[in-house]
Amino acid sequence: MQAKALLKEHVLKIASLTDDEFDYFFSHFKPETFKKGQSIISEGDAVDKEYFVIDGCLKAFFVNDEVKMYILQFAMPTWWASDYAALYNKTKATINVDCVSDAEILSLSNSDREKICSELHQVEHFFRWRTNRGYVAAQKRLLSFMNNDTKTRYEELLALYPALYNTVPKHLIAAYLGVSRETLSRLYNASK
Amino acid sequence: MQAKALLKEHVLKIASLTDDEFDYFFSHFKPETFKKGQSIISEGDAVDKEYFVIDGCLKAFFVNDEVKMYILQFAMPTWWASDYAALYNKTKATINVDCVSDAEILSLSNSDREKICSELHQVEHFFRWRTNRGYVAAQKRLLSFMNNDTKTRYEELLALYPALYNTVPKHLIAAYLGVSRETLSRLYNASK
DNA sequence: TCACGAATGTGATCTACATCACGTAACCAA
DNA sequence: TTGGTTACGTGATGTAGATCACATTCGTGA
Repeated sequence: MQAKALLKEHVLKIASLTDDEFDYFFSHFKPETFKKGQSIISEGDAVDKEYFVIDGCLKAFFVNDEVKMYILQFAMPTWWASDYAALYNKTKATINVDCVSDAEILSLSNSDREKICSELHQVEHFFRWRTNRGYVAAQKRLLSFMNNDTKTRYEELLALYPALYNTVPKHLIAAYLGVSRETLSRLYNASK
Repeated sequence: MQAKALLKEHVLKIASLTDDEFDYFFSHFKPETFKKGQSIISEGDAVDKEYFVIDGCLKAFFVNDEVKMYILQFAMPTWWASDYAALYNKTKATINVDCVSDAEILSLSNSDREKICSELHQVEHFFRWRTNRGYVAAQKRLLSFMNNDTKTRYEELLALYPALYNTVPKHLIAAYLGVSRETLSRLYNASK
């Protein structure tokens, strides 16, 4: 699907915008393409954009001690990604974003988002809704972390992102679940 | 401080509202008081309000198997609490909210929030900002869960809620950290 | 098409934390 | 005051998952 059509469908589910208003909204987005493995945000960068995924898959992750990687979120088409802590607080990135596969995305700068949010009430409404969903999802994941064992979380992940199962390397799935790749391997080989 | 003044100070940091607009905004809130231990939202309830804490302390928590309790959030003055998943999706509560201490709060119904958000752009702006903060905090906590050991998370908690240290029972702190009360006890007795 | 690094599987240990069990101290309510 | 519930401390033991070590397979670029 065309980038514009995909974003339009996504936004109009929540916000009532005329065609002209949507066109104006859309004019602030910039299409970008990235290759598999390419980095979009690196730790230490100044962050001034967020990204809407049209095609492909991104991952937002944190790296500890230059060694262990923890994936906060996979971003599939119609999902948004950035280092929001850095974006909103205007601090340097502590989170990395890069491409699990070749990706086609739309970028939106922080200042443009704030501008169109203040210009169009419905756009602000849309972004409130979007962040709400993220908040609820993050809380749910937090609970799952505290409450469920790794196997259950593995099954939840496959339910949430069925497309991931055969698309992304297992060690990334382990990094999302917060377990070692060895444990993950034993887990799904044992459960057969 | 008066409830109205506290809310006003909190909101005006983000939103530009005239006195009349704030008065109108405030007219949708309803003051309520609760006793220590009293329940505000119970699992299975229909949820139609969120709560702004004026005084005291609430906890939002999940109970598994009628046995283990996990605390999602403590809510101190100027913090908000509810079961947001239930509130936004209009489903039954899966999360409980109750009072760690006697509490004075302001309640706001879901429909009133949506109404004033659509009536006053600045109010919508405020709630977008508020949820953003919650989202970023939830992500940060998620990362801390994956990355840090219990001792580090214990120290983070004390930094985040210094007032909690001597106010709330240790087993609630354990429930926030996601460890058993025994482990927590050994932990801070060992580190002396 | 070959080769080399990345991804994956699997065994052997090690460890943080859960769980069970029990004792003591603090806090209300009659 | 007293009796009972709730909070807290601490030992003994069990276990999920980390870590280390190495073998195997896969994928991608020259």
